[in-house]
Amino acid sequence: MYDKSLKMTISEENYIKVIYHLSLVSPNGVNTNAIAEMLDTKASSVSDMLKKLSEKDMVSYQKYQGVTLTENGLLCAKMIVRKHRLWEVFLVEKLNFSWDEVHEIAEELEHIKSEKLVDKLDEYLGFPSFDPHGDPIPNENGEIKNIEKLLLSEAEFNQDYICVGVKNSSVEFLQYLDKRNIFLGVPIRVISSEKFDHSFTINLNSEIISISNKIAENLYIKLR
Amino acid sequence: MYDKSLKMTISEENYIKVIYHLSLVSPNGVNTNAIAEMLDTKASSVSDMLKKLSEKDMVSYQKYQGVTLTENGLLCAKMIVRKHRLWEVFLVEKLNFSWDEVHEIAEELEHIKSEKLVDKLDEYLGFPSFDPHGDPIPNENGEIKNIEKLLLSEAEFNQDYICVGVKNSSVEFLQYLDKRNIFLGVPIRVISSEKFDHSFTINLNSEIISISNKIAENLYIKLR
DNA sequence: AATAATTTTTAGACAAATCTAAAAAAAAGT
DNA sequence: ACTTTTTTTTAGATTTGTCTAAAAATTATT
Repeated sequence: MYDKSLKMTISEENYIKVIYHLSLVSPNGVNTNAIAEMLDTKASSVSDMLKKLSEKDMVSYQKYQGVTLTENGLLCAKMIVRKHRLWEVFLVEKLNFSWDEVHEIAEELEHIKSEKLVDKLDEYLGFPSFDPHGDPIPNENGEIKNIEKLLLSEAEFNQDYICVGVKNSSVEFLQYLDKRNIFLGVPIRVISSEKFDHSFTINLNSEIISISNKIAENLYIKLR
Repeated sequence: MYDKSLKMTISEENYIKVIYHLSLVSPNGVNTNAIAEMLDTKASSVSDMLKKLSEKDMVSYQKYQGVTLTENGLLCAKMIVRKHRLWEVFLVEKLNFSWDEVHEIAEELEHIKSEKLVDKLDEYLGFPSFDPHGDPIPNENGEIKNIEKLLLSEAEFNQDYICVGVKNSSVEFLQYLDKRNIFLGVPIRVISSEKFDHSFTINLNSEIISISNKIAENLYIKLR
């Protein structure tokens, strides 16, 4: 467990979380500007905060060289992500929110401190491994169960897949998926693709429909 | 509904909440020092904040004259109390926390903004009227259902009562009540009182026990 | 390799919420 | 009614997290 005596502010936690998400794409160091953009703030503010997080041993930071999470920072980030995703499950499964409504609320709930609360919530929800968008939920030790998933745009033709996640979880995309009757767990089979616009014709739950390339590049599927 | 466009900081909400609780005892104006003590801060900080809250039309404040909540402030306070108490019910009823553990966590949860979340939580919990300590939960309009309760120390002898609340909800008191098998809903009949130390002999759930005056002055009961 | 463009950091300022110390007002005691 | 005490407010400083503008370092371009 990381050093819990170091109490993190909400702002610090948000930085750690953003660095974590960016690290998954840029494991060799996250750029100041990228962090600033994600947090809707200025690069100068990020510089200041990185100095502070570095002193707390949450990030490893050399001026001008980008930043990576320390062991402390990584575990801290995973605990925030764990809380965020568990609360999302709670909101959808127990309070009947739809999957496009929960991110914003979970952004607040993820900063509630009590570790006992998180673990009891986890138990209450039946130790879920994935959140309502198909993203994995770290367990109490920060371990993440990953599945071999691929983008719908990379699927083989005439294979049986099921939808297991979304790459983009914006409200607009999720609501659009609702309209098209696309949800996690729905069976999908790719029938053909179109040279012209790279759209796809798919068999979705026994209905033949056409989906844009943009959709296909933001839907995760796995073999079933 | 009060002006929701006025976004309140957590600090402002904590002041409003404390002023609300103190107003119940001092309806003609709450003292600066009393607020400072409840919030574990200095009177000078309170003065500054009162100016700010007054500009936001949450309190009515004349220098040196004490402070009262405006209509806005009262509704805001009730919504915070509503959230606090609903989350306490959730923690006890759904996550199996004990009644002495929930106050601290609810202090954080009460600041989560989403109104939809509160109302859905309320529904999920079955629209409870009282929290785990017997305190009333304001409904979505801020209305509070009050019952005629009295302190055990004020009870008549040989009347049938049940325990309906605690006046003091400190961890120590609640844990002591657990040890003495005193909980909400338990039947109580006062048999006698002792001149010497003002202690009471009571029939608690068919057991004859003795309780101190301090306990009797912090337990609410009602006729059954 | 020199210059231009971009990225990042520093320096200085600001708002929010707090503090200490001192001043002002109100309340209490004689 | 006049002190004394208590309460409350003001003034000025501090911390956190932010900003703008300018300087410095890095990267890209010729």
